[in-house]
Amino acid sequence: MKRQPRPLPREFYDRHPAGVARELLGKVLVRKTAADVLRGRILEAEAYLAADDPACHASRGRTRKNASMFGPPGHAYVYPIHSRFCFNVVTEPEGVASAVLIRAVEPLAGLQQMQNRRQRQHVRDLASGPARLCEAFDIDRRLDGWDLTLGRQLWIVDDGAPPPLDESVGRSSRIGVTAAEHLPLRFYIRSHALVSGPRRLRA
DNA sequence: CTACCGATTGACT
DNA sequence: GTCAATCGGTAGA
Repeated sequence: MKRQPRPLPREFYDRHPAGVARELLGKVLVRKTAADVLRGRILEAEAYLAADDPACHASRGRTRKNASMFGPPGHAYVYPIHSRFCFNVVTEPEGVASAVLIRAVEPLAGLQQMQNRRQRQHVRDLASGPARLCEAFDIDRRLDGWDLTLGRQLWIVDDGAPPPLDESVGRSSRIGVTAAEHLPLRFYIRSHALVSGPRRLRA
């Protein structure tokens, strides 16, 4: 029986969020609950910077909501928006508040459970979009601050699949942000049907 | 306490 | 393509 890949180590996350966002493409998000194991390949991620980035939730200092972003790298930052949730991984050393938002994954395992949670049948509707992904993977505020290196409940692995080549990785401005619109901090698998966002940013 | 608003989504033209 | 629902977090009185 094949050994399960280990969670990405803390060092993976301990660097600039743009590098983490790019390197997370092709990695596999794993969610284990009492009942299910869900897996999805990361297709799209956005970096939020600790400095000179007004779109970053930490740009105006520490609050109760963004506290986990100021914590050590390799933990989750889960926040609510519009009655939904978005999932980030915390990057850079403790005290440096930066993160990477996971915007879309390709469902690999647990499709049935995702369909049930999302109340949608089509794969396109399961985990394309940050809040859809959270609903499909049963991620909410309970997992804010969760340590992603433990290999329990929620973590990320390299399953050995070849990483995407540079020419297959697209880069664009971040979706939905009203501040710092020009920064090209969104990374995604080019032409993958399950990437979220408007068509003009997908090519 | 009230007022405002968003790293969204789904329904609709 | 457009648009409104929705509510926790934050700022300000």
